[in-house]
Amino acid sequence: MTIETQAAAELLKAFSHPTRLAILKELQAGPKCVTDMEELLPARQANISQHLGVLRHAKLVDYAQDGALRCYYLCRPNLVEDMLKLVGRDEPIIKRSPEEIQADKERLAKAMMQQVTAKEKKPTEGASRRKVTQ
Amino acid sequence: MTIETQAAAELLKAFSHPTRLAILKELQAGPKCVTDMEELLPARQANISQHLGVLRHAKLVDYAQDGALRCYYLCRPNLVEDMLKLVGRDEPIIKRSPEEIQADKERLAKAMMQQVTAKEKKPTEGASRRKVTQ
DNA sequence: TTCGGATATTCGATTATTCGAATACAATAG
DNA sequence: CTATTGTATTCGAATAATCGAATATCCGAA
Repeated sequence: MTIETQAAAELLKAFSHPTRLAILKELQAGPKCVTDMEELLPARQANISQHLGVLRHAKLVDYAQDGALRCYYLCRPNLVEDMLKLVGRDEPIIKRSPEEIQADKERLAKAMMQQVTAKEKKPTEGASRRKVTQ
Repeated sequence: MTIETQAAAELLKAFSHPTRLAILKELQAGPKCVTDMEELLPARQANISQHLGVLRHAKLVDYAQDGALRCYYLCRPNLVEDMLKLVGRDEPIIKRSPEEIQADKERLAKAMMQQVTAKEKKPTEGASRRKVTQ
């Protein structure tokens, strides 16, 4: 489990709340302060502020102070845009047959075997000790 | 808060755990059964099974039964691939000055104003009534 | 049929997330 | 200064996520 994986999971956690997604969507249209968002979202001021804290911590938003107001904006707009696009997309869900899977596993096993024999001259017992149902 | 936003947040929640990300990464290389993953991940069998349950519920993986084994595979491989790429990417974090933000808000306000005056005859109720800080 | 290996589920304890209420803080006007 | 408005933080309760241990199930072999 690498550090990058942990970081990626944390980033995704910041995204994975409906109110936070809604905030990000609003900010795509332009910078807004908390009061603006209060009118646009079904959430109270404190709660919006809390979610903004999470987004700020994840470095997805930042703010510029304008008098008493804090104008929030996306500080990684492309990441946010691509993420919102991605989760909105609907890829057809594929169903694979046991035979396809089997073929895939064999192909993978063969590739591994080749890699092993290329390095060492000894054809070692590979990763999958599965018997092949033919 | 739309239904799609809720669905998107749920999907993201399924992604947002390091072990689940690691599972998805492993499955990118090819189908695997739980025992295979046990060797590759720092997690116990029951826990991996639990995470696979979450991923299955999110329609990110499915399995094909092969005897006593269940061969798991990605059932939306492109979504997974793009997601893993996206969270791995590092976009530079931008910092915007109050002046830029101000300009942006004015531009947005102007666009809204124009939209309103253009529709003047059709009272399609709905937009915001925010005052613009000048 | 029983056995053993592979996987799933249930249970309970621990920790994390979420929300509203209340409060604190910060900037500006008067 | 005080009052007001905008925003953040703290606190506590409710809910949800997470994990390991134990157990259940499912399948193929003997």
